[in-house]
Amino acid sequence: MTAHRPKTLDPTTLPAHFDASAAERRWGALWDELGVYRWDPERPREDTYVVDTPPPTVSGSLHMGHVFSYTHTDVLVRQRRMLGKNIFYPMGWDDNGLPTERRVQNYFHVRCDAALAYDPSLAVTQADDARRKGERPRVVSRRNFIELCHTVTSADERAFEDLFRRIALSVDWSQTYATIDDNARRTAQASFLDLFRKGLVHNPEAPTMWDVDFQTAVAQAEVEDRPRDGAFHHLEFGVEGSDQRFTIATTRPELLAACVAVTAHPKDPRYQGLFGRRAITPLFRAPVPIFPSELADPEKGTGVLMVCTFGDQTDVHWWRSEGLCLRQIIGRDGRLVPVTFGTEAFPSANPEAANRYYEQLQGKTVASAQKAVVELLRDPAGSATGHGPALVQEPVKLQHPVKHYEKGDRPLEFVTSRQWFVKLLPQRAALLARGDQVRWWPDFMRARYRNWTENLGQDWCVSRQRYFGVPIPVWYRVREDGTTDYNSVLVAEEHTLPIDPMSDAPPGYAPSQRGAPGGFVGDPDVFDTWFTSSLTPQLSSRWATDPARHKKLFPADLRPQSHEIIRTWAFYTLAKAHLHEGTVPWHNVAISGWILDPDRKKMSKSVGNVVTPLGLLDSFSADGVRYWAAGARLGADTAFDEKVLKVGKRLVTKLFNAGKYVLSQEASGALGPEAITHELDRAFARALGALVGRATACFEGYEFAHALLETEQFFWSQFTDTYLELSKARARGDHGGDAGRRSAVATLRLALDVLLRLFAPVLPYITEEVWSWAFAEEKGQRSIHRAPWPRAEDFEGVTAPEAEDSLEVAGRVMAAINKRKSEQGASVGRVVTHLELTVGAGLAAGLARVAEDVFSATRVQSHRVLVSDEADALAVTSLEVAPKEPAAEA
RNA sequence: GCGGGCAUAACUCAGCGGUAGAGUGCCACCUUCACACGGUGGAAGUCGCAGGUUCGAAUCCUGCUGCCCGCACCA
Repeated sequence: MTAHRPKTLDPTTLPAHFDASAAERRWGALWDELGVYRWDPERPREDTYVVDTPPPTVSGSLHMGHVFSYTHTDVLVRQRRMLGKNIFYPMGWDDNGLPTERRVQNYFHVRCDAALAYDPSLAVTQADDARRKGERPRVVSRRNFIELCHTVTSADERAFEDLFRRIALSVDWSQTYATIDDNARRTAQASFLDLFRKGLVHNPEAPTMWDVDFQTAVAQAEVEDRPRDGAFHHLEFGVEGSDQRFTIATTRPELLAACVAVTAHPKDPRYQGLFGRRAITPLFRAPVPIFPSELADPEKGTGVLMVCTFGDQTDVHWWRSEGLCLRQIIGRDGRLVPVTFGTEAFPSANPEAANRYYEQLQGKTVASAQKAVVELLRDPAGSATGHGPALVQEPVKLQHPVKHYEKGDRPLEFVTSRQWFVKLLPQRAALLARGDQVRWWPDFMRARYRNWTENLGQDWCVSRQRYFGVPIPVWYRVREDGTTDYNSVLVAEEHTLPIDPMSDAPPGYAPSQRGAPGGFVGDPDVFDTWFTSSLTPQLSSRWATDPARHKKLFPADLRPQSHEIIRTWAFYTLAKAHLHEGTVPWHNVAISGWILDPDRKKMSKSVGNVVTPLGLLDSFSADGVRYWAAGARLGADTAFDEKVLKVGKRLVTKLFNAGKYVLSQEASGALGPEAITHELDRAFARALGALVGRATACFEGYEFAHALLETEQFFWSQFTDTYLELSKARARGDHGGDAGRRSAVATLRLALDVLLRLFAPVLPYITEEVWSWAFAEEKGQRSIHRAPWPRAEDFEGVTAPEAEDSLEVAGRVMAAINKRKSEQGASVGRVVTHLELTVGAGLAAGLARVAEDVFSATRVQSHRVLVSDEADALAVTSLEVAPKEPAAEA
């Protein structure tokens, strides 16, 4: 660092109060101008610290949860930047997906049809209410729809960027991406092609979890259990060729027509005679096989159950393992599709009756079909056995967990359709190992990942029947008879990416061959948004287009995220890096907790307990808000408490005032560490050096909250309350001579310099403000955020104190005197004409080293120290205060 | 059912084997020349419960209770 002449401030040139919002504008502009947060592509990988920033969903609202977790990342990043790291801290926008689709549909009153051709001259405007009600939505092509999505999301992105800039995220704003931009589409499609070539994806026709409202397939990770009211319906089945009968229990009687088998536990004595025979279903009189299965629980229901295609995951399992037939009666819209009994697919002992019953069900939703079928089952004529109604007793109500799409309202159905899957099940062990190769902060979050990965039940379904997403870059050959051969997949060529198979033709085909016999059709589906989001490290590293850059930025160092998306974002990102490059995508995962409302409920939009950040930023300043966020440990859920913001704001003010005081102290000569010669100052410098060590260790362990706590405690109690008061008289020149004064001022400056840098990651604005008054010029570093993190070299040349406890002794004696003054109703500033102290011998010796500072700070004019036998004694035996001074003359 | 986290002063949180801590709030006092967005002092807790290990436990172990979360179950 270049040594400049110390600059002394004239405090009258500074404002009386800190104007936070003006400072926020001023320093934000300077950081941009100086490029303080810019990544330097020339520096080597080992100097670089790469962040895989979470791209926020831009169609969502801004809330304190964003401020909270993004501040955590920023604090870690800023400290590492000060350690000299070349920071790569990009920002992404997650605009791909359903939330944006919904917003665009409403905003422009449009619907998407992937089959339509792109209209380059399409012009739509925001739909007003009349049009919204009156007209049909305008149908637009997928490419047009995507363009509209861009229009809407670019406005949302600005709102997020404004907030993120205001809270001073030290993002390199020249490194931004969106999960639907060209690079993202190219990268996601390249990812698919790589998996395709490696044989890691396939597109079977298979039962898949399906949301009947959004009408799309969904993956296991997007499914959540919700408790739902249901009922056991006891239905009597017959046995083919006998008068035997048995009763199954089901919560889904509406699937009776889809019944393909009956099963019970092989050891269940009640059903021993049935295995290998065929059961006859009520109403539809379908003969279905009865087979034993270990998966049937004799304790549940009646111990015997019907297998349908498909009521749940276990049905899918049995369908596969037993080679059962497929009777899909639930359509993609969640209604019962038309079927005909008496056919090969739907056999019946009485087709006429079966069709008559089924006619009353088809076209109905699952819920109303259930009501209707229960009524039919009450009719004795529908019995499979002739023993009265098939519904043998009234339904027994129960509550049971039912799978729902996380964004949906109605239960998921299993619908057979052709979908693309990434084969993850064979990778389970490898993915568990990858999870152990990254460090989780806090470590217990690893258990969440392990839990999920161990229980992975399905391959990853990555195709979605939606519009605003990345198209799957494949076509299928059309046979000469005009039907599509989905097993004949034509994939895009890498150099043509990104492509849209609905408007681009596959290699070797002419656009005119679309849909023609011998031609091709494009896959109309898009990828699961996680298919793209799981590539965020590769999006920012430009994996698809810039191998040299990718090598410098991948794997990343830090993935910050929240814990509810460990099973999705963290899991899929690990999976992609593993499948593509056989590596981890990052070395560290930092998991932020949740913000809870004062009733300890999670803050969420749906609950309506969300606190929005903008008002709080106005009231408590960005630094104050950051102080609150940085005070929470990683992984710990924290109740939102405005009091903490208030404390942050107070800390900012105190720094402003302390800075003003320190920099306005004058002394002659050089003010480097070698000027620190006085015992009190040396002891203080020693304590400060110890603080630096502790704070640095905290940051190494991702414990920024603890580093802040330690720094704040030291600043407040050791620095402003103790050292600053004890050294005041000497800094003013009241005693100690030039050397004493110089020593005090040098210490004050060292303290301010070091403390500002320790606070800088958390409080970027106030620290920059105070830094700018003198240190920016003196140290030749215009921004504190590029200044080096405090270290041992800052203290080189300071001689060790004679006694380790000099600061503590001085502080204790000062406190004892102040306490006595307070008890006598005198102000701390009152002059003490005579003081008598009784102290232990050790303390007396210690006090002697700092006596002048202590008695000047407490304004003691004369004193006597009595030595007590008690080693640790410290008592003010008598204290006489001077009469109150008359008000200062004008 | 399996797994994880949390439980410390009225509130928000530190402490995680050696005599209970901070800030806020509360009470009293103090215009003290960086700061009343301040200062000084004070009151305030059988550290969820019950056992155990230890010379010594808020801290380690076991069990329990409460709150929160993940996974599974879903006939």
